[in-house]
Amino acid sequence: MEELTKKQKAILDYMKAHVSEHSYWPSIRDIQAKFRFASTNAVFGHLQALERKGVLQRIPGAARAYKVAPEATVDLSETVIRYEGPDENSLEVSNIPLMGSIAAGFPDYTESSGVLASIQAPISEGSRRRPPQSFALRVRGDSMIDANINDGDTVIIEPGVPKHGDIVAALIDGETTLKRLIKQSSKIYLKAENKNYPELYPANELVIQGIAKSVVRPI
Amino acid sequence: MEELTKKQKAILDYMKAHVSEHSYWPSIRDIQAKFRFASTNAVFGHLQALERKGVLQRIPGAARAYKVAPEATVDLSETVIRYEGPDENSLEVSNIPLMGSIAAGFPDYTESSGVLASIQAPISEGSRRRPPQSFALRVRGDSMIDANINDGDTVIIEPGVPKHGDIVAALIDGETTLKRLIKQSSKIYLKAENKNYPELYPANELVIQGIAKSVVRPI
DNA sequence: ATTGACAGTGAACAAAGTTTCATAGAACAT
DNA sequence: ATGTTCTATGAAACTTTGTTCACTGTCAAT
Repeated sequence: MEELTKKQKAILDYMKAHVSEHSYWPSIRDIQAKFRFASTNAVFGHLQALERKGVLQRIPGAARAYKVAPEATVDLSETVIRYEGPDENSLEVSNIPLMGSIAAGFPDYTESSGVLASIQAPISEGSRRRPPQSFALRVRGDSMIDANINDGDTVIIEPGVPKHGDIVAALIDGETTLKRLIKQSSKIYLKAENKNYPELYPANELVIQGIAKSVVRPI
Repeated sequence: MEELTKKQKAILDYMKAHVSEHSYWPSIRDIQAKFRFASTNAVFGHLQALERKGVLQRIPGAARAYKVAPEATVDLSETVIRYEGPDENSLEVSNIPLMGSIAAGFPDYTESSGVLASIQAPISEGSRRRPPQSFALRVRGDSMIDANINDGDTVIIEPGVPKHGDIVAALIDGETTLKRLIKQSSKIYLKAENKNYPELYPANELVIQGIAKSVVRPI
């Protein structure tokens, strides 16, 4: 995953802040004014870049309509293995949005079965401590069946810094995939839990969307 | 606060649901399509009414830009369970409360920690259809392991009339147990899904709390 | 030197979206 | 009977907004 440039990150941050403050997205011209661009096309280019890098989705033709990837860019070289787990005694199944299908790359709610629906929470940083913004992803495919996560299941993802051995939702080539995170001699790998797919995916730069905390399986 | 008419409330609910699902507001034409209006002006009038009644704020001229009054605010960090009933236009929301723990084990596996929390009241009492009052129960014991429901899992229960083969939460001797419901020649049995346990519990009088719809398993 | 990615200007277009105008039936209270 | 409010149609005007095209400059790597 490519890194965001400073300006791209600034624009993305501004957009998120705008949503947080106003409850609706800024227009391209709003962004233009904010950053003192002389042309809307400057913004346009940045938005294209943000979309290409997988952190923003635009809805073509629609005004003030965006989705942001529920990601937290994690620098895995930092060894901050601190995790505040969810309160084990109070599992709240209610506060979990279904973000979409996990191989689909982007939140898309068309297939929501009506069991859990959906919120994409605009990420508002800068606020003080807040609970981790969990979300749910529907699993497609069989790459994790040895971890007892099957096609059609829904996994609950929590943002956070993953440890070795955690099952994580990671953005690979713009697609969200579910893999086990392997740290081996200062290298990072992603591993499918299916003996038919034995390979490790080397991963230098990763966008971790979060750590899989639980599986929801329809009966 | 003036009362909202049914249609006004439906439109407001739809807008909130749209934000929840897509992370951006619907356009007037989106609403028009949803409610099958022949004119955008129908929507326009409703939006004016919503604004006059103080539950919605429009940003004049701006596309897909609204704010909702605090009473009508959708907490974007909170998720809703959506029930899609026959009335498409009135969306109901409710949360799933965690009711307590359930005994999936043998009858002598009793350690009643069965303090059940109170169920949440239905949200919109004025409507005809009410959403099923789902709730969650933590599983204790191993009587359902052959159905892949294990100790520590959480099951989502929905009230309703169970069919043959459904896994139900039933009250037996004052304790909630999880069993598969078997209807055999006009008789009713409850069956543990563990081959080490006796197969059938005859049940003449049953209190069914609901049908297990999904399992949540921590990773 | 040249290529290619990145960042930007400036102008213009077309679609999307909001708003206004004219009109009308139904329900309801005066 | 009569006016008012609510709801709705249908068409049109108008603004906002996303998108495209042509062009310029910078910086780093080939």
